[in-house]
Amino acid sequence: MSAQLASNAIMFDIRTAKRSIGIAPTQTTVTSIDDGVEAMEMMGARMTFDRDAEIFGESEAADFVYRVVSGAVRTYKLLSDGRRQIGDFHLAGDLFGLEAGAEHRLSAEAICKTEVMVFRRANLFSLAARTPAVGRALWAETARELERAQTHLMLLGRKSACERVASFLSALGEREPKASEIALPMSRQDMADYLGLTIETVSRTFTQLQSDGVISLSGCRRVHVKNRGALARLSA
Amino acid sequence: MSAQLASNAIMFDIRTAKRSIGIAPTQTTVTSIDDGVEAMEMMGARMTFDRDAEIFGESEAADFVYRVVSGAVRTYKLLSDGRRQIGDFHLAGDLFGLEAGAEHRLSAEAICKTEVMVFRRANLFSLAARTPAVGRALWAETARELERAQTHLMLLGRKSACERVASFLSALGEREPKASEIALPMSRQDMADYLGLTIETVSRTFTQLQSDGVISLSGCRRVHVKNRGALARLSA
DNA sequence: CGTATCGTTGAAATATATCAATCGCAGTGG
DNA sequence: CCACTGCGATTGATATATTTCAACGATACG
Repeated sequence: MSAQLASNAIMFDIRTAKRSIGIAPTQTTVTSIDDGVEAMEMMGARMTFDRDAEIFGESEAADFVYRVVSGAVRTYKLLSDGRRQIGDFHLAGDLFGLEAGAEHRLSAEAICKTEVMVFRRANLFSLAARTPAVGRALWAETARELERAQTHLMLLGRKSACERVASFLSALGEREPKASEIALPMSRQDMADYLGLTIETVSRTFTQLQSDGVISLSGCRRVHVKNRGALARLSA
Repeated sequence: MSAQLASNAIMFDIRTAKRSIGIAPTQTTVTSIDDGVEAMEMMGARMTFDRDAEIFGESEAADFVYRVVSGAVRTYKLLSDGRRQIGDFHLAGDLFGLEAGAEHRLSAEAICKTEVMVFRRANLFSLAARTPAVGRALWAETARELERAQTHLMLLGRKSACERVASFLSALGEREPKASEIALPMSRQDMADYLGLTIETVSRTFTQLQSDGVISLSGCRRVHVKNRGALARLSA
């Protein structure tokens, strides 16, 4: 694994630790020394992965849960002949690799140099067993993933190439509602494998959206959304 | 809602009630009178829905969880112009309509005359708050749904029409590993909207699989799998 | 037994894929 | 600093899988 284990995190406040795995800190309070110990165990180690480095593989033991600190991650499945379907992209702040079962059901790779925090699943589980709020937060996270997958199903099953690209850009744009400039950490191939298209079709669609005045490209990894409304309408 | 509320269930054993919502009965035991009361509340009312009757709609309050007793259910999303993507089919024994959040994110309809058991979500939640095993079972159920969705994404994004139909039949066939006869409760349109195809393509693929000797059709709702291996191979 | 709905088949249209060539930028070494 | 190199992106021409449009057939239902 082409990753380097960085120094352990230095935070000590349990609320910070819990926020760092996506659990609202107001929902739990420090009530005992055990919780303090738990907090230390919960705090993730930081790791960095190079571009295209594997973070975990499909059907590997899911002993860790990850949170993107910086960079971007793709999760995907492969068919035996190499066809790839990307399930989701995970950007800064996103959790990934959380499984209810013992094994990962998708593989995960860093899209670019990526820093993540790593949490022991066993610690989350034991914490959840004692703190109902934590258990519910884990469930809610899986439910969020499911919701995204269901939206993705609609995109793949029933939308045209143009609608897929527009939906994708719209969704990315909504992560920064103020900014109209979208940075694309992923390649055209990654987008194609996420959208169920080929690179050529993705590329052609970008240039068409550009000539229609909906977006403008400044280098292939930087999109300026000139007409957010049009993009939303094209998303169907 | 074209459904009739049947007489309340008559079971009283809490283990039966818990098994009926998909929680391994061995993991919990009756320890108090409260549990007994809980069991009564848990036990679902039986309801029947006519063909094409709506069970719940997208973004409706998710106050109930359902289990198919007999018949079949489709869950789906619609685009504003009427395009439909079916998320999943639920057959006898399957749970559906379970949400971590307050609202349903898909609509559900009976495919044929269908009997379901209905459970109050609030009861499940309060039980889960006290019984970690129940909470984990709910999470596991959502995780199962997510896993199915991820497989479905692969199908829609990267498989050919023939591979989609073969995958679909294979998966249905695996529900009855012994029997080689598959009953299709759903129409060609339902299959098309599940597989991201048109009815014509589904129909043509069926006839092609038949002329290739992989399946044989006895009436359009009954498929005899003549060559399970070939079907699996065609599923990619 | 008639009628409506669903499924099948055919022919033509089209969106997207495939194959192939060129472009352009980022990194590298002279 | 500039040319060289290589990979990713774009563009073009062509192929093709699937859709669309249309007619016909079968099946279930009243």
